[in-house]
Amino acid sequence: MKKEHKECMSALLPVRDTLDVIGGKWKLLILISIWEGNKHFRGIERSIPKLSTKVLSKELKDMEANQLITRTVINGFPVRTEYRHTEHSNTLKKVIMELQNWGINHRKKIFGDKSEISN
Amino acid sequence: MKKEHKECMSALLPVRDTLDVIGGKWKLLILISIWEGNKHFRGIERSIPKLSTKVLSKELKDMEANQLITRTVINGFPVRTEYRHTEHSNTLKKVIMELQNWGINHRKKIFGDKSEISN
DNA sequence: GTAATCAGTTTCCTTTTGGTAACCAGTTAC
DNA sequence: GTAACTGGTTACCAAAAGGAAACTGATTAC
Repeated sequence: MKKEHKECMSALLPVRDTLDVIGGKWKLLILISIWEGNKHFRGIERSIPKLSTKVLSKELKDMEANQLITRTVINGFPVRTEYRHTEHSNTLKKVIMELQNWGINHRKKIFGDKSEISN
Repeated sequence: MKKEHKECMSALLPVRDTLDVIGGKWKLLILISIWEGNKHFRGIERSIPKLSTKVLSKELKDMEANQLITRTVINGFPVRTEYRHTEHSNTLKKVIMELQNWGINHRKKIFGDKSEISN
């Protein structure tokens, strides 16, 4: 029993790392926008309603530091910046699917479980 | 390609649900403490350093609403409350393992990947 | 009466987060 | 020169989250 607990505890740091990367309101939305093909700052900004310039800027930096996206400056008129998703970001898709499946079942459990309401 | 995008978008709500349930600083720590066998408010509080009474109270309510734990009041001296994990909470273990695995690999990628530094 | 314990709640205050909008830099067009 | 577009940064203010400590209420013991 104590062993199980210690295994859980050792899971905590990596789990936190993952949640830092995909948690928050915007990170997944931004990643999806880039996966979808949006490459430029203003384009990404416009594709996500209610997302402000300031927050997008911060999130993109975080995501670049986490190697989920790359940032390339292209000189020309006007200077453009290209954001692209990385191979590493693709490894998130499996995690996202797991989170999605649990979320769907959880919602059923919380809202759709009629067997418990038969009082 | 547009299909892939729409699939991602439909994943968003369930993923958010899941992140709401396990995200944040304390929820997993509290769940682990209860999995470990801590049953009482003060016991859980003492088992997690830096966790305040106020936040624990709020988190326990959230977790009860999400059916991850049950709360039972036991009259006696003094009145005691028992928190226990549910069967439903056990379904999180698989999700946590996935998050852990991705976190471990991610950390390797970010900090331990020497093959890229050979410039 | 006082004291102590459990399980929280409430209050006050600080820190963090987030939004809005102005602003800067570089370049092209007029 | 001005305007317009890009990709952001900075400053200011409001909302939300979080910590510390006091407080409630029930009960038992003295």
